Amino acid sequence: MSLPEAVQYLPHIAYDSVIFGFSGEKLKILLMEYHNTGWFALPGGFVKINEPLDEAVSRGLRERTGLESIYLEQFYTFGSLERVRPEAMRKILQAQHKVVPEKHWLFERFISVGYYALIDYTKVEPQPDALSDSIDWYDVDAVPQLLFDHNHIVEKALEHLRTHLDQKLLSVNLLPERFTMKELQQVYEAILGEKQNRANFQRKMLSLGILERHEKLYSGGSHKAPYLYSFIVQN
Amino acid sequence: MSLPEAVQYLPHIAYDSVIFGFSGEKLKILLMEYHNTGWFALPGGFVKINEPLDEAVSRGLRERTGLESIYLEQFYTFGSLERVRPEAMRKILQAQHKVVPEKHWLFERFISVGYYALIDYTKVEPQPDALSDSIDWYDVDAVPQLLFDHNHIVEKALEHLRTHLDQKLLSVNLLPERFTMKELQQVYEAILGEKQNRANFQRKMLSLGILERHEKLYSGGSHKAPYLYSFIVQN
DNA sequence: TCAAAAGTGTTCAATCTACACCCATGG
DNA sequence: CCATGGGTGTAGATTGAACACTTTTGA
Repeated sequence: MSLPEAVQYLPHIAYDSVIFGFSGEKLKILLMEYHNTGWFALPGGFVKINEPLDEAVSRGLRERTGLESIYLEQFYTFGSLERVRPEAMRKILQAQHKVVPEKHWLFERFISVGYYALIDYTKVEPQPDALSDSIDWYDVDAVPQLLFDHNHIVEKALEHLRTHLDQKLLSVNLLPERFTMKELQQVYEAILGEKQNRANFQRKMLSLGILERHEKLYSGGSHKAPYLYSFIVQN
Repeated sequence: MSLPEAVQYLPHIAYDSVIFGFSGEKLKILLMEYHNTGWFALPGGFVKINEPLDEAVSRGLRERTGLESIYLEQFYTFGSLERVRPEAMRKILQAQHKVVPEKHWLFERFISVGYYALIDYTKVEPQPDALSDSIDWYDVDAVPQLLFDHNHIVEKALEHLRTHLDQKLLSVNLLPERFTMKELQQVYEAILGEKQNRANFQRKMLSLGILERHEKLYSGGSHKAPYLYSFIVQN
């Protein structure tokens, strides 16, 4: 894998993605660690000259997670000057390549479009890219210090996710195709960061009319078997 | 006024602004008409090399409306390929300048960040820029056909404005400093596109705790004088 | 037959909606 | 003293939160 070439990308434009996954208990996000620096950052990328923005983000996610057709939502575009940190970028390149030119397109200012994704944690084997030596899951309530304004970006993503949770059936990709009501509730609780009342949660979800009920799941537990549900995919 | 020079702006990045105003009855937006083409478009602009994105948009608005410190909200970033319409841009330049070079930075692809603003309709004398020969108010429910994807951008802005109306005290800049409850209600009705119940609207607004009541306004009408209100500006 | 988890019912309070009523004002 | 618009009161419906009760399952 080689470094990205300037010529094929739109200059000054990047995207950063906050990739949420659900472990069965906690909400997590994918973070990269750069070679030999101890620095963490969000996975991001650049947009090709003749590539739609949305497609660029999908491509990046595909490369890093191997997943096709995942839920993606754009939430904000970051364009302040505090974002500009050429020295940091220089150190990242230096940590990997002995010779770094005085000028490099990665040292320029970038305006970055923020996206978040919701994916099935269990289906992913995260792939590091050329600049990072590891990529891994971290609890959203224990995110380390990140480069640039990436902590701020994570905050904004979480806020957006929380306030739009009901309207869209966001949880689609955080769970397997079929799931129990308890699992769905755990997803909500992990995202909102607070316990929900079981009985009321069930009623509320069913009243939304977005769930289809299937046969019961005999879990082997010594208790009543729960129904399985799936989301009704509309148009 | 001269054409924008490529060198001072970030390439491939633009913003488009949907500027809402309230006439006392209807919600309106500002649209530009290009010289000798009959084409309409949203007012937009570019970001200088060392300028924060937000500041670039404020600057553009200041130049076009003369207003300082107005409510601005970023709502979406548009990056599809359907946006790219070099022929249209060429015609716009041709309509004004006899000689147009084969290549020009304005013919390149742009990713555009959408913002909307809420301003006091009565305080503005819209200023056309170098490319447009007029800029004027149009009813939101009678927007003409616009260039590029600008009709789509207006749709998105309206949708965002409607769904976030309660949370933020958005109406701040659509009305004069002090206003009656009836005026505020008219703003809401114009934005939401539906009548509100007078009594309940009053209670709801007061319960939000964001309004300060002032002395009564003796309007001269033969009826009870209404109170004046202003928004309480917090932190 | 017991414990645990799932599904459903019930109650009470808070909120929303519609409409009624009274008040201030100028003609 | 009447018409008009503004402010507040109230009954009924709707929604939401808390908690109780019943059912199913394997041990």
